[in-house]
Amino acid sequence: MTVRTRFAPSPTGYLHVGGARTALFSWLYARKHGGQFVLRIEDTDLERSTAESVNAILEGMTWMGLDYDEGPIFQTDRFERYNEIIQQLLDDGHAYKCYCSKDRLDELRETQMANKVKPRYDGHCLKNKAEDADAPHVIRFRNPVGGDVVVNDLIRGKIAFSNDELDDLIIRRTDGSPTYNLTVVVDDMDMNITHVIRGDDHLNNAPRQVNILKALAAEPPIYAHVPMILGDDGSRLSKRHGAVSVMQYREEGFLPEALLNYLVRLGWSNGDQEIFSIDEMTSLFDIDDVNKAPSSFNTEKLEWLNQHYIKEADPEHIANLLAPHLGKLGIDPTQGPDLIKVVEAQQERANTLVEMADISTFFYEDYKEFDEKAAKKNLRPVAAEAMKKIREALAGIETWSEDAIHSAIDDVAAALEVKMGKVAQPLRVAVVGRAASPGIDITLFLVGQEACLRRIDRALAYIEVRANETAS
RNA sequence: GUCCCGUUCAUCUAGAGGCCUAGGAUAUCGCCCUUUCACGGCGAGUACAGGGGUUCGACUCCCCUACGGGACGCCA
Repeated sequence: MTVRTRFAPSPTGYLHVGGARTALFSWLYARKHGGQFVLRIEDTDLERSTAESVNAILEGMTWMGLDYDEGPIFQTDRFERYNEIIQQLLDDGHAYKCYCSKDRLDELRETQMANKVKPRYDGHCLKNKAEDADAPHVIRFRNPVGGDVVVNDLIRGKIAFSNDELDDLIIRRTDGSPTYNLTVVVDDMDMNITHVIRGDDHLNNAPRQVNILKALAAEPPIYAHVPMILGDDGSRLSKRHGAVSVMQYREEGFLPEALLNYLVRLGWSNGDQEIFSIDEMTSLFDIDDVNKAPSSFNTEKLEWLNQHYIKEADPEHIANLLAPHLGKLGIDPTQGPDLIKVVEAQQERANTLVEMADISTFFYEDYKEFDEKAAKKNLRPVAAEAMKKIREALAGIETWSEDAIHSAIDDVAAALEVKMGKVAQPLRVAVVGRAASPGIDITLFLVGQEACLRRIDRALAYIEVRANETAS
């Protein structure tokens, strides 16, 4: 048996991390077993499905590298097939027409809730024949009465549901469109899906689907309901928790490999291992090892992984990804030092590409103003002498190189009989405008001789103003 | 309310009856390295929801309670 899994999102929004993880698990499972992975768009809700959402989902899948062997298959293209099955169900007595108004159903629901019972359809139209068979109606699946339905779940084991808890669900709306529980069953059956891996918000749908499958004399697939992802506060993940859209993580400077690695470890583990390449995930992943309990999304750990992958990546690759982020800050990285060199200098210092762009602007343009704290601490009148000396030394360098810069700083420190830090730190603030930067040599080198001298002059002017202020 | 699922450090998790004085990772806090910030190294604190069983022995098995989540749509 060839393993066939699917990811079946409804196009009513962007691809969020919960869906992305489900997709990842399904994808990994198919890849691990040399099977196929199908992408199916569940767009039967004509009102809420949008083309933008379809694009957003496709874009997210592509960015994450979750390629599919079949699809995207759109359910709206398969209405004919669903109707065929519905007719079959009707003919076999497994379904019936229901003419109940929404008002009646709402009322029914309310009374049931008030009586503290589970809201269910009361089978009114099964007992009473309508006078006009062609009047507007929906079609309901006739759920078996009595007995249990057993859902065999790879993650949770056998779960029994009493048929009496289930009601006769609508499989076709008044407008003629089929509903989720019907389409999912027909598709999984037609597409020979062997393993249905999905969020456990679908766990309660499973028994209904098994019943429909039985009515169709079809074998149910193997189910695996993965627990949901919660926000960092333990509540259901929502926009309120920050980025939940996969594409937003890209915008915020995350690498897909970091997100993938983070997601695979959410609810799944392989001993103590934290870092997984795609190949490792593929070979090690197993549904059996997925946890039953829901987990909370923790951005800090994602950031750690992101930093890890930024650190490990090829600088050129990072440079390509970083360029657009610099662009957003109004910087053209082709005008200035080699971006790859900048990346090499910053690689260990950023959690995200956005952060890296932010701490790299001074390589390309003069800072707007000094970081107040850093200036206050380092650009003091006592630093003026060293600053002047170092300016002179730097100005005298003929071939601008890290070595030459290093020697210049060394010499000044030696001449003044102070530690290197006494010279380097004020110099750093003078050149980059803030307290932190990569090593002083590489920083000055990449900033360039001319810009360095210009900025040192600016710092000296700042110190002078300050000295006068203190004096008066 | 009814049904379903779940519960190990703040967070992600290891743990398949004795290996557990419960391990790792992130975060936090120290120390070291150091020209800053990072990186790296070393170290610290923090958890088996509670109560009953079963057993020579329970984080591991069973039951109850509490808490959390999900479902109850002419949404998926």
